[in-house]
Parts: sequence; C-alpha cells; structure tokens
Amino acid sequence: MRLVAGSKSLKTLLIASKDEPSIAKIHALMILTGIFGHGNSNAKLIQSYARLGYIESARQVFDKSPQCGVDAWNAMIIAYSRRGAMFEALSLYHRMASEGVRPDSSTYTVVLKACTRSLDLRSGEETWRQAVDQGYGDDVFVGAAVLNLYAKCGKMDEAMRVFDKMGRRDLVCWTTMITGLAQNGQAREAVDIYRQMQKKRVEGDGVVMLGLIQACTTLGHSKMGLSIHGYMIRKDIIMDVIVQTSLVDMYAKNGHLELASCVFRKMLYKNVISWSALISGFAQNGFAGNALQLVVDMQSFGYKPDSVSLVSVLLACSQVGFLKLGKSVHGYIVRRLHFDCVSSTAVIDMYSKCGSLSSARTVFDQISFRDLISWNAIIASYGIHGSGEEALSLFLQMRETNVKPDHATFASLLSAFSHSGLVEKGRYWFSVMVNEYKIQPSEKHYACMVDLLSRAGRVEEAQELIDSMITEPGIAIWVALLSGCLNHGKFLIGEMAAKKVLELNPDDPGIYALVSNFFATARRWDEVAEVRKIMKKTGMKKVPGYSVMEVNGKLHAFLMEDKSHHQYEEIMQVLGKLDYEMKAMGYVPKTEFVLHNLEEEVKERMLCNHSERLAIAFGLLNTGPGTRLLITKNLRVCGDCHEATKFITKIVNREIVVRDVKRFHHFKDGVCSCGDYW
DNA sequence: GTAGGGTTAG
Repeated sequence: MRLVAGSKSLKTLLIASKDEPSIAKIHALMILTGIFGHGNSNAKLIQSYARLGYIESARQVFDKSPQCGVDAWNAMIIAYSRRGAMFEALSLYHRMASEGVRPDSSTYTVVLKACTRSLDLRSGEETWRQAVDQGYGDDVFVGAAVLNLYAKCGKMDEAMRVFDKMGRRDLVCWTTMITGLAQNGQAREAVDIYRQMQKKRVEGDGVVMLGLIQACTTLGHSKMGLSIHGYMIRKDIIMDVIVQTSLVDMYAKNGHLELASCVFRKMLYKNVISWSALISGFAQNGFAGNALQLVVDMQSFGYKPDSVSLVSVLLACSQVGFLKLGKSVHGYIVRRLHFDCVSSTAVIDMYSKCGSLSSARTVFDQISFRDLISWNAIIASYGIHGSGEEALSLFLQMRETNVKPDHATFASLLSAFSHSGLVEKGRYWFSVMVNEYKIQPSEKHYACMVDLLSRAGRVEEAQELIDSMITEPGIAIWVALLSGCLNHGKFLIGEMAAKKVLELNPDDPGIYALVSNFFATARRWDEVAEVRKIMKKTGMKKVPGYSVMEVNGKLHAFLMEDKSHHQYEEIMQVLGKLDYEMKAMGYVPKTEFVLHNLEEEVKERMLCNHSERLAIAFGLLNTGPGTRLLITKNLRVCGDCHEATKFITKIVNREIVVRDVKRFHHFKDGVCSCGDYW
C-alpha cells in the first residue's frame, strides 16, 4: 500500500471507511505520518468511529489525544448523545470548562439536543443560560435546539416566549414551533404560526408540511389535509417516506381509508412504519379484517411486523374477539420483541375484550412498569366485565402509587359503577374527582353518571344532575337518560329526552334506532314513522348488526337473518328447537325490541334471527358439549336476546359470553353477570 | 458545518 501523505486525502478515506479495521489502519497512518494530533484530525477519527457505532474506540482516540480541540469534544458529546448515553454526554460538557476549552455554538446545540433526548429540562435550561451568557443567545442553531427542548418537554408557553424574542428565525425555528404546537395538542396555534411564517415569505419544506399534516390529523381536518397534499404536489415539495407516511396516517385517522391506501400504494419506498400507519388506520376504524390481511401482505413483501404493528393487530383482535390470534401475538412479542409498557397494555386490553379477564390481570400483575394508561386499561377491563368492586379496589391500589388518576381513569371507574349498579359509590367518587382531584367533570363523566342513575331507574335524579350542569348537555347525556327511560318505562321524561336527542341532529343511526325503539316501546307508531322518515331523508341506514365467533382458530361472522351460511338450515333447526323449549320454560318474546310496526308473529321471527342467536346456534353445533361460547357483537345486545340467552344457558348447560359494544355479559345457569343492568 | 426541526402503537 502506498503511503498517502496529505491529511485531506486521509480524511476522505475516513469518510469512505465502512468498518473498524479500515478506520484503525487510517488511524495508524495518521500516527505514522505525524498528522494525528494536528488540527482536527482526532475529531475526524472520533466521528468516523462513532458513525459506525464504535464508541469505545472513539473514546480511546479522545483520551489518547495530546490535546483536544472543541471539535473533538463536540464529536465525542454527539457520539454519546446519539447512543443515548446522556450522563456521559453531559459530564463531558461539564469537564470542558475545567480543561479550559470554550464551548462553541455546536457544543451548546448538541448538549441541548442531548437534554431534549432525555427530557432533562433542568440541565437544558441551565445549558441555555450558559449559551446566552457566552453570547450565543441569537444563534439560530442554539435557538432552534432550545425551542425543541421546550416543545418536547411539553412547555409550549416557554417555547413561545423564546420564539417571540428571537431576533433571527430560520426555517427550522419556524418548523420546531409548528411541529411542537401540533404535537402538544395546540393544532390551531400551529396553523396560526404557519400563517405568520407565510407572511414573512419563508418558504416551507416537507418537514413544515409534516407538522401541518399532524395538526390536521388531530383536528380531524381532512379538507385542510387535502389542500396541503395538493400544495406539496403543485410546489414540487419533495415527499419522502416520512412525509408520505404522515399523509397515510392523516387520511387513515380521519377515516378516509381509500385515500390512505391510495397514497400508500403510490409510495416508491415503504418501511415498517408506513405499513404500521396504514394497518393501525384500518384497525382503529374498526376494519379488523383488513388490518389483519395487511399484516399478511406486509410479510409477503418482506417486512417483519414489529411491536408497533403488532399492537394494531392486538387492537384488531380485541375488536372481533380473536383470542387465539391475540394470544399468539402476545407470545411472539414476549419471545421475540420488546414487551414494553405500550404493548403490554394492548395485550391487557386484548385479553379483557376477548373475554379472558383473568389473563388480563395476570399480565397486569407481571409487568414491571405501569403507567397511567396501564392502570386505566385494567380498571376499564373490570368495568366492562361488570366487576365494579374490583375496579374500585384497583383504583385504590393505584392511589398508593405515584401514578395520578386522570379524567379517563374516572370515566372508566364511573362506568364500572354504572355497569355494576353501584349508584352510591358512583355518587361518592364523582364528588371525590371534583373536590379532591380538581378534575372538572367532562361531558363523558356526566354521561356516565346519568347512565348510572338512569340504568338504576333513578331517572329523576339523573335529570336533576343534568339540570345542575353549567355547560349545555350534549347528545351522549340525553342518550343515556333516554336508554334509562326506555329500560324502566319512564315515558314522560323519556319523551323529553327523545326530543332533545332529535334536536341535536345525531349522525349516528344507532341513536335513531334507540329513539325509534323508545317510541316503539311506548307504542307511539306515528313517532316511530317520523324517526324513520328523518333517517331516510338524511340517507342514514341502521348499522347492520353482526356477531363474530371464533371456532377452531377461525372467525365466523353472522349478520341478522344471514341465510348465506353453509350451515343455515341446521342453525335454524337448533334455534327452532331451543325456541320450543324456552317457551315451555316460560320465555315470552319481547317483541318491543323490533323497530318496525309489524305483525307480532313476524316480529318474533325477526327476533330469533338476530345475529347473536345465529352465532349461539352455530357455536352449539360446532363445539363440544360444555365448551364456553364467546360472541362479539358490534351493537348493544337487544333485550329479547338477553332474556333468551339466559334460558339457553339453562337448556344446554353451557356458559355463554356475549361482548356487546358496551360491556360483557357472562350468561350461566339462567343468569347474566350484568344483573340485567346494561 | 453528516449542529438544530420529522413518520407508526396502548
């Protein structure tokens, strides 16, 4: 090998080197030629070692250098910071002063970055003060770094204060503000800053657009998202994989799954994150089947699902009650990936929604770190299974920890009380939430309380609570009151609630179905017709009810009156036989749960064709005697099916678990765990 | 000036 003398060419070689031995060779050459120790050659060596992850070798160069310039110190600090070794990065920075090396703009920038990575606000602010002292207060790089520190620590007020005082702002400073606001739930303010930026004639790039897209995602503002997308195309702004992924995410989260898929298909370079964005979009919008299919597709394209994409799979499993798949995903994450706080919470949620409350609890008890959301998940689990007492006991355990309950914790707790009919406990903890925790009750909390009271038949008290509200009660509250009135035959208050509901122009067909059910129960057929007319006019159709059941690791879905099933004849035979036996035991069909004004006999037929009945019959046909059946329904279970299922458990001597959109019903020996509160 | 701003999940 010919000796390469020039320091410049050695540095070029350094940049090209791909492994430790080749850097070491150049390192040796530098020592031989006497270049090492001059200029910033040691800084370049440190950078090269660090770039490939050889941080110990980098440190050796640093320690063995006769003297280190600021570049070498900076390179070493960056190396530690990138590796996540914040303590080493900071202690090097603190050592600089005693070794007589003056930090430069880069030093402050990278140290601030290190503090941001570890969310160390105190050290960050101290570094920022020192930077200002040393005359770097107007440096845009240092400025952007401190803005980002505040943004990542959730201190947007502080960021804004610094931003307002900045003499010079470049694109990165603007972007940091826009992204920071968007990620801290201040999406409108993010858009305001962008408008200011436009006024100053600063041209945005893809990263700015990404911040705006995130703002649209949280605002649910698909129109603006669409126009940003169009703007990028018109202005030829480069959309890399990150920007494109954020578009997929934005469209998917706003429910425009066709647009999301369209952007996704056109992406030339995809990665696991882009796949995950699309998968979670489908899962979150309730398209569990599509989400699961996408995971299969992803693998056939050579992408391995990671814990993030698997969390979406778990969500999909939760939605359809696919316990078998959920279990294997759980096993896979534990064995092969990182079972962190997020994935363990998703697993807890999956087990609980797939009917295995005890497995959910086991996972919860085993995990080493529990944050607010893990606690909320386990409390909510007991709630939907109707164990209000156990939900409360977990809440009391949570109070012993450092994790502070939030509005969602109380929403789950109150709803747990509601499902268990624990009215007094609900009243008590509602007041604790307000008085001790100073949590302003939201619409959701009021809805829970109204639900709790009116489920228990105390609709007058519920109405009093509504009257005490400072804010205008929203639709969820009137709906809760109305369902209570429907279940307890309180037609006077019910009528008032029904009118309020209709005034608020709900866009959910399920709500119209409830109003219509209410009037049907009151035998007010004119009003029923009126509601149906509104539904027709606004082009709304009742969401078709369906039930899903897993048998032998495969999912089977049933729609109401589903004749397409290959076992339809056998299913009808089973139902006919059950119907006969049920009636002999005293079962009377509750035909008031049918929407239409039809002949009694037709109504009865429609009832026994409800999707959950078909699923039960299918389960009885295809599983061994004594096997527990788990059925997942997309709507609330109807009152008649609820009654019938109780009879069926007695006849066939089986446990039947039905999960509806609100909670679990464990039917056994003619009784339901909900105690007929639901 | 490979120093600062960026993607998915409970």
